[in-house]
Amino acid sequence: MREKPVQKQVFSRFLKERGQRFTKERSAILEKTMSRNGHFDPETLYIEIRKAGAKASRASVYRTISLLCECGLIEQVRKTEHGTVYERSFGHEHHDHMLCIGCGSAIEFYSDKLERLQEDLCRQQGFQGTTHTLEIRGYCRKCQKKKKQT
Amino acid sequence: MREKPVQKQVFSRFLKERGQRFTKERSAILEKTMSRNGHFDPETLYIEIRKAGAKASRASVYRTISLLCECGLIEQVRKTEHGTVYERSFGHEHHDHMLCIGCGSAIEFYSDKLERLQEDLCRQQGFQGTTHTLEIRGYCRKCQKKKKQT
DNA sequence: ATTGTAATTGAGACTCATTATCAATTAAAC
DNA sequence: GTTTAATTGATAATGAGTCTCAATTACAAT
Ligand SMILES: [Mn+2]
Ligand SMILES: [Mn+2]
Ligand SMILES: [Zn+2]
Ligand SMILES: [Zn+2]
Repeated sequence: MREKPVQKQVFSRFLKERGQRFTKERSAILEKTMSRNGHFDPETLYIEIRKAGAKASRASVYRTISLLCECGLIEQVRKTEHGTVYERSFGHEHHDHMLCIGCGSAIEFYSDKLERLQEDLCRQQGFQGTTHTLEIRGYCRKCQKKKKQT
Repeated sequence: MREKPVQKQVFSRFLKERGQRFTKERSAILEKTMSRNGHFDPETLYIEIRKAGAKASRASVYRTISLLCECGLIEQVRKTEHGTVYERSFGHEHHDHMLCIGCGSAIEFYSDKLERLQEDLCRQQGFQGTTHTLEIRGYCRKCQKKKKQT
């Protein structure tokens, strides 16, 4: 006898509070996003859902992604020229990214020092910070080697 | 007797090196971007240029913005749902941003401590960082007061 | 100055991510 | 079950940004 996963509870409560419904489409989309590990974009998610045999239109994928953001289960990572990138935030502590310009890979990192420093800086400016995004672009180990070989 | 502004030299040299031409359209766009102070997007720039009576098509604005980025006179600040935001980087030292979710205003700030910490973090990960973007979202002083009043 | 040539321009077509429309379907409260 | 408002999905629409290509223009060599 298996428990209903916590994410489903979170999402269905969130929906109920707003007088919205927990449909099979939303359920399928929730599952796929929660089972995913890395970063993803709506189109990829949509294709994966279709492959998995579940039924949900592109429109519903977009609509549900918005809802999942609003209720905090996923988060926007960044906007690129090819669209918006998201990641699961449920059970995935806050972190920032190093992005390789060579191969596109992403390193996730976290630094308490960095977080505290940002709080200091906000205080200095009288700014009430709530969220932030730090993206460091450059070259990962592999791509550094490749560059040297050339 | 006035000197040719340095930015013009930079841009025309950059173009010459690549066998490209310093046309009046590019000149007009360069001037507008260099005289601007805050952040801007291509469409706004285009409209301002038209108002100023200069002649340059939207296509040329987009094309020239790319060139100005490549040669380092301007920089992409961020991508939003309404398009890409740029700022002059020539004569404008590196800084990061606090962005008010209430009114959209941006505070520019710089911290040596923050820059050094990022270098440390890159070292720790074996990552060769070259650029970064830090955006702190929250509420500016004014918008904090407004919230309290409600 | 004239000419030759390759770069540039701009109007409009096009792309592609995302959103809006709306008739048909369905969750869920009674 | 009936009722009713929320949801869905096919498709149209939007909008930022890019591409096309014929006409124009910068520029350098004569
Ligand atoms: Mn991540
Ligand atoms: Mn700035
Ligand atoms: Zn890499
Ligand atoms: Zn504000």
